[in-house]
Amino acid sequence: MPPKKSTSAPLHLSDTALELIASRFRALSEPMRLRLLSCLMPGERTVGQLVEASGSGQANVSKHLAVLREAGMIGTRKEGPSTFCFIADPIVNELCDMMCCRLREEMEGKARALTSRAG
Amino acid sequence: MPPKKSTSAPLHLSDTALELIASRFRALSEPMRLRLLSCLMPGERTVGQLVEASGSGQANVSKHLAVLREAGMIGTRKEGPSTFCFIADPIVNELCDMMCCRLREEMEGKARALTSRAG
DNA sequence: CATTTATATCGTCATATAGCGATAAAGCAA
DNA sequence: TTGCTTTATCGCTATATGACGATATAAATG
Repeated sequence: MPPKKSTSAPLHLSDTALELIASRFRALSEPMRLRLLSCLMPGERTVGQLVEASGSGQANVSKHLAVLREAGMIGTRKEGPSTFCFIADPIVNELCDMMCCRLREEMEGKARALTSRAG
Repeated sequence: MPPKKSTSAPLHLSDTALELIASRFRALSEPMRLRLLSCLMPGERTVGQLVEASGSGQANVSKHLAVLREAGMIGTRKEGPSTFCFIADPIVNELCDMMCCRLREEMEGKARALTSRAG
């Protein structure tokens, strides 16, 4: 292994690896990007359709799509004047499903706590 | 590669839900927080131990731990003057493992592409 | 070539936050 | 009480980035 400099951490993950992992999670850390991914889950959509569905501006949607594309989470293909976007990494569905399930569990737990015996 | 059919449910998520999911991913979007979680994976650690292991300042570590605690990913317990931290949500391990595996696959793919015949 | 459509990029502003030093708060020892 | 340890919080600066408007690029159309 190259003389990879580690701060002093007894970790198996290098600084570079942590940066890469963090950047992937960062791509999923904005509601607008999650909304775009949600719109893409049933199948591919054009940028224009995403603009309409998301209710945001075209420039903003384009920039968020660029972030998702750089993170490797979506792919694009051009067809005539339009650009179709599609989820390119199945990890997106898994990650979001996991997070949704976990949140639902927590919400239901809190709801029970509130409805059962609200002090 | 053509777009892949999703097996996910046609989830239409509210703004509140998207915000919640995004905030969870945002907690994982910083290398320092991932490092702290990595330090906690073998077992609980005090804040001081995490400060030493992470190589960052005490104030910074404390703030990052607060973010992780608010996201429900770690828990804390006080023992004397020390605060012990531990991973409170098993989803952390799953998410990080998934992301690591995916990144390793991509890296190896790119490495092969570079070593095979770099024009 | 000019125009329309579809998308990307740029400039700017406002906000969020990472990192740092100083300090406060809480517990323990003498 | 004082002093030490441990952790949390405050104030600050620098940077990153989301949202928006304007503009640029590219393809299709007339």
